[in-house]
Order: sequence, then structure tokens, then C-alpha cells
Amino acid sequence: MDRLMQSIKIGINEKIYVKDPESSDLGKRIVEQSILMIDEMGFESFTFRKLGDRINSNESSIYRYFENKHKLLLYLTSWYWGWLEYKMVFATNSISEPHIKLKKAIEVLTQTVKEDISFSHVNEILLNKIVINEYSKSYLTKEVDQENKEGYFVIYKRLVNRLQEIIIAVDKDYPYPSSLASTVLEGSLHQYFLREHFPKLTDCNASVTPTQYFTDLVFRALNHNDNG
Amino acid sequence: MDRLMQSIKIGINEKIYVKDPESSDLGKRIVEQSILMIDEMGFESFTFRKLGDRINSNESSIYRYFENKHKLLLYLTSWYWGWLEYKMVFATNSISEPHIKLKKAIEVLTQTVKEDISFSHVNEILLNKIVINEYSKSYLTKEVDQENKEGYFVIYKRLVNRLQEIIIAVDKDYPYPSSLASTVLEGSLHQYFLREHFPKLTDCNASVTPTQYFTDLVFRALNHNDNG
DNA sequence: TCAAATTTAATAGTATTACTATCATATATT
DNA sequence: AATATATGATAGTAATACTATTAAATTTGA
Repeated sequence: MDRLMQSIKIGINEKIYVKDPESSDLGKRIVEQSILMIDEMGFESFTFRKLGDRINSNESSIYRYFENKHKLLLYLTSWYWGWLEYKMVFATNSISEPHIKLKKAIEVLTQTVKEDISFSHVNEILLNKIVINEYSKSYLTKEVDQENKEGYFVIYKRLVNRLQEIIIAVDKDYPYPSSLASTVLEGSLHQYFLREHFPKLTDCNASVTPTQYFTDLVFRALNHNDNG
Repeated sequence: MDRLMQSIKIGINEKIYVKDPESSDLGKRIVEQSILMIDEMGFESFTFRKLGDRINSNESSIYRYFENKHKLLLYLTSWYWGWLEYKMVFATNSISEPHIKLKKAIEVLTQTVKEDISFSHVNEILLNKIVINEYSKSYLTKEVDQENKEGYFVIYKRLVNRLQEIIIAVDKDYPYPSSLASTVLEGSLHQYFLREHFPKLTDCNASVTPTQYFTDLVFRALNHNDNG
């Protein structure tokens, strides 16, 4: 998988960036170091000025790649979802049995990232942490409808739809496949957050994973013959 | 219910405010108008200066009630969860049948607020919208552990725990009652958001409510004798 | 390989935000 | 009426989120 993914470029809506950060060394450093910094200090405290200092570049140069830090967050999270989508499709593509396919899909989508240095300048482990802590902020805005119209969330939407289709293949009569798919994806991020900060509000802990919880939940919800 | 609730004061952690906004006319106007303004312009664009202008008061006077707008958001959302908790306990208290109690609890917790002018200066309908759009921002911060330690989230945590206990009463062997409870509360806000902004990602629409989806999901997940 | 084009860096500047400080005035309490 | 307290007005600071301009470095391509 490593070698394969090295040659794949995740296609991100061109309107999200001013200049493609993949097209230059500076661009890659912006992406690489912004991930480290947002993880360290949180999205609110992160600024382009601080990033410029850190990468020995200039604030104004960063603005030539991204209009503002919100767009940068959209870029990073789109990248993450595109990467997860790729992993999910890759892992489930060859599986024909619907319930095994669904089990695998949930597994890939709700697992934490352990290690994946396929793309040199993107640290997927930290990016996963950023998505848990910051993704909601990218859409809980007054501009969400406009930005959605411009296609800034297509990758995420496609991913939810893929999961929904896999759910339907297991139980075509289940009445809420879209809601269940979106609940799994969003709820998984939430359970990871709770495990870290509000352990009383979750059953997930060192030995129980969000993957186990959601696998169990989804298969209880669906009518199926074999629990995989 | 109206008259009863008029005499109830929702107990909010005193560390959240500098001076209790319930203790003065200015304090009440701060709460009242901040709800309107955050709904109108979103939490990011909302500032104490703008609020001061709107209520014909001064920025510095508002700082005498709340340290910053983050604390004000914590206050408003705590108020909301306290109010919902009250409604939930009130509605389920007299029910002895566990599955009917659970059904009622989910109903109260996942329903949109239609109209409830029990507390004169708090518009619960708008507050519900604010919680949907802004609540996550109150805890997705680098300070969450410290603020949690100081008790800023007690009401919400108590509410999740209450729901979890009601779930256990229906099926004491279900392995993930806390996660299911937190999924219902958080997921419900999310489904409302999706219904409004990403209709393709949910089955909730004009005729299907998040309440129906979650009621169905929870009862599918639990082993029980009667679906109510 | 030299000139032109492009990219990046450095500096400065603006409007706004998120406060803090000070002092005056209005209102309530005793 | 004296005192305390709450509020208002004004000013000020450091940081943020940019934009603009110009200079220097690097790339490109003829």
C-alpha cells in the first residue's frame, strides 16, 4: 500500500487554495508544518505569522497559497477525507459479501491512524488528531452553504455516500442509511474526543475502541443474516 | 409547565461568570440580546463591542459580567442543557416502564424547540439553534481539560449520564450505554445541522425527524420486550 | 547563457479584535 | 445626606488578519 499511495495525488477542489501547495517546496512546508503547529497549539492560536516564523518564510508568502487559515483547514481536512476514502475503497473493493464489506468499511473509517508515512510531508497521525479536534469548526460557520455550493465538502460527502451505499447493500429496507452513515463518521470522531477528555461519557477506553462500538451498533440496527 | 418553570432558576457554575447576569437588568439584556446576535451573525462575528452598541451599553460593562465571549457561550449552552435536563426529568419522572421512559427521554432530548417562553429574557428556540451551530466550539479547545476540571460542563455530563441510566434500565446487558447516550445527544444536534445544510447526508427532512431516527436506532440496538 | 518571468522575502500599513485602565456619573442602600 | 456600587465614556495596548509595495532570489525558456 505504501508504494501505491506515494504515486496517488489526492484531488482537492482548486478553489480551496490560491496556489497548489503540492506544486512547490514552500507549499509542502506550509502543509507539513501547519499540521504540526495546529496539533500543538490548536486552531484558534495558530496564525500565518507564527507559521511563517516557524518555516523561516514570510506571512505574505503563505497568503499566496491560502487566503486564510480557514481555507487551510478546509484543505487539510479535505486531504484527510480523501486519503481515508482511498484507504476505504482500496480495502473494501474486492469484498463481495455485503456484511463483510460493511464491517471492513466501518473498521477503516473509525480506526485511529497508527502510522502511515505514505506521503512524505503529511503526518497522517497528527492529521487524524486535527480532524477529531477541529473538523467541526470547518463547517459550523455562517458561510457553510456558500462554501458547500462551491464544492468545498465534496470529498466528505462522497465518503458518507459510499458508506451509505454499503449499508443499503446489507439491508435495503433499513429506513435511515444516510443518517446512520453520517452518524458513524461524525460519531466516531466524537467518541475519540470523549475518550480523551470526557471518559465518563463514553464506553470507549484503552481496551474498547470506537470501531467496536460502531460495528456493534450498526449490525444491531440492520437486519442481516450473518454478523460477519 | 410554564408557570412552574418561571420560578425555577437554572444553577450554573459560578466560575463561568464574573457577575451573575440574572442579578440585574443589564445582565438579563446581555443574555437576551447575545442570543439574538449570535443567532444572527454567528459566534465568530459576534463581539462584546457590537453587543454593547446593540443594548446601548458599554463594552467594558459587559466584561463585568463575562470574562470573554467564550465564557458567555459556556453560560448560554449550560443554561440550555440545564433547561433541557429539567424538561427531561419532568417528563420522564413519573414513568415507571423503562422502555416508555426511554422513548420519552429521547423524544424530549432530540426534539427541536417549538415555543417555550417560560423564561422571559431567554429565547429557547434561538438558543436551540445556537447549540446546534456553536456548542462544539465550546469544548473543542485546548483548554477543555482545565475547564472540565473547573466544572464548566457538569450539566451536560449529568444529562448524558441520566440518559445512560435510562438506557441501562431497558437493557442492563447492553455493552455501550454511555456511548449510546452521548451519540444520541451529540448526533441529534448533528442531524439537525445536516438537515439544514447537507440534506444528502441525512434521512431527516420535513417529514422525518431526528427523534424518529434515534428512537428507531436506540430500540434496534437494545434488547427489549416491547417497543413502546 | 542571458533576459524575462515568476516566486519569495522584507517591510510597512490598516482596520478590527480582545481586552485593561481610569475616571466620571448615575443609581441604590443605609 | 453620605456612602457604596453599578454603569458609562474614553483611551490605550498588543495581537490578529489581512493588503500593498518593493526588492531579491530563483526558475524558465529562447
